[in-house]
Amino acid sequence: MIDPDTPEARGGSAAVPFTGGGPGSGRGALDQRRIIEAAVRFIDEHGLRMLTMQRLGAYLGVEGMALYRHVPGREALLDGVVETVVDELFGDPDVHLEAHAGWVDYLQRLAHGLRRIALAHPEVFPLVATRPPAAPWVRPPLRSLRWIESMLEVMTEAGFSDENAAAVYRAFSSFLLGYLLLEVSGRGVETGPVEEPDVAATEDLSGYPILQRLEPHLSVDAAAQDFEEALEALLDRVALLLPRRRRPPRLTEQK
Amino acid sequence: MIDPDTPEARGGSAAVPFTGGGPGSGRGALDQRRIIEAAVRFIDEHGLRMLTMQRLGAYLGVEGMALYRHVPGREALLDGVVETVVDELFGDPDVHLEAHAGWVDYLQRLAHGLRRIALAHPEVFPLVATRPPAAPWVRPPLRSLRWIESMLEVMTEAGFSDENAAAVYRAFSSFLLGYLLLEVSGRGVETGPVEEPDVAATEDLSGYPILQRLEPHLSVDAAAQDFEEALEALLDRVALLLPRRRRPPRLTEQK
DNA sequence: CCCTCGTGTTTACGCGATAAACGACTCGGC
DNA sequence: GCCGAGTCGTTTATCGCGTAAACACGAGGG
Repeated sequence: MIDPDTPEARGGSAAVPFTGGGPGSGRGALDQRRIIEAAVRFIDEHGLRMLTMQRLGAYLGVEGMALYRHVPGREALLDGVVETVVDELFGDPDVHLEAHAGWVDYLQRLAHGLRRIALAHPEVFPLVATRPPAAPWVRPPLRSLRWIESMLEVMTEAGFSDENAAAVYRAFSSFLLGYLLLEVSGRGVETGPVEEPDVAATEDLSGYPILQRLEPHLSVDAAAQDFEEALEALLDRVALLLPRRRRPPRLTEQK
Repeated sequence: MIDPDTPEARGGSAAVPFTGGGPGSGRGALDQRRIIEAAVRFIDEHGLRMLTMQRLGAYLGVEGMALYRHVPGREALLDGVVETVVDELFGDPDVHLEAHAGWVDYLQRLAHGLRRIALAHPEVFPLVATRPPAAPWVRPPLRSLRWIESMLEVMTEAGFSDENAAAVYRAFSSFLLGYLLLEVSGRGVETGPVEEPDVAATEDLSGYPILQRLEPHLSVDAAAQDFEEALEALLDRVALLLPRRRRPPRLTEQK
């Protein structure tokens, strides 16, 4: 009984012809792109909780360990997933963040585009919203420096001061990410675990001049202040639902 | 070799005198309350990711499996954690949701109270905000029926129609949970995994008459609509940061 | 004194991530 | 043509997790 075991199903492409309902049958070598895209589809279909290395392997017609040849580990894989999904927005013709008509239009497109992503990949979105961003000092963490830069550019060109542009960024991304995170998590989705801030990630900021310039404004922690303002705005908005007679006085001045 | 093993360190209270930095040394029988409170402290100190049954056991000076005598499982334990933390708000003298001066004051206290919880237990808060609520059809999911009932009561008494009260509930809890979830997750906290909706959980609604009455209004999925409104409100608010001259026209009518 | 119950402990299993060793195909140079 | 070095997928193994099941000890009632 020296080696009677499975003389077949070893090495090379001897493995299963196909394994799941997935795209496993379409063989062709693995590579990082392929794996990440499969992961996105897998998460969309089965949810983040079901994503394990072995299951993803099977989904690709391969043993789980094979994936480690192409991605450093599960966390890195998820980073790739986030990036892939985020990049969808840039390819979206409906958004085309360049060809906009004014900042209001721009922000609306951005918001709707992001919401479309959230609804298209609800199981992935929590990762997008909560994973530590490339530049950890930007708070809240829109995950793409390109987005941030683009948005800041539009806002400053529209006449917002640096400080106000940063404030708008904070208010807007807080609202957007918070709202969508909650909307998605209300649809039976679970928000996934996250790795640690990964300190050494102070990425290369060349190529993002505005972001660099606004760093001092962006890295302030104005959470308390922003919270108060957003809350007051909300309360004022709520008050409009009452008949004029019973309405309390506004909390925010109109200048 | 029938039973020569460890004649000591068995059964009863033979176990470690103390095991972690935790309250392990304070012996006294386990019970559900004790375990849950320890879990809250443990999560506050070490983060949700570090909470495992064995570690929590060690923290209490006991083997992990001992916990299963008092708690049906990990998920149930987390439910208990959420409930405990949520209940802190009701004991909070600063909030005292009963003795308020008008609905604006009420909502402000509620918001600040909830934010205080979020900041006091940042590692726990994601559970509070994303765990399936007791009444799964209420969307978004404030985790405490008492809160919801209390809020709806205040709003309807203040003169809001049923429909508007529900709309306020949605807007308010969306804002609050979304904002805080994001704020907390930006502070290096990870949002935890969640179990499935757990279908059979259609809880007993007697005792929550208003909630019952507003069920039709609360269970509508107005996410898209609410999103648009909140977005427009935000954009209007942003516009106020510009000098009057460059300001675009308002998106929302002022009635 | 023994039986039984309550409570904590041990053992055991399945599954997850992942390190390490393995085996088979694939070339570039000779 | 052959060979030695990648390259890539597979196996095996380790460790930690949640939890079921069997176990052991102390207390209390016959």
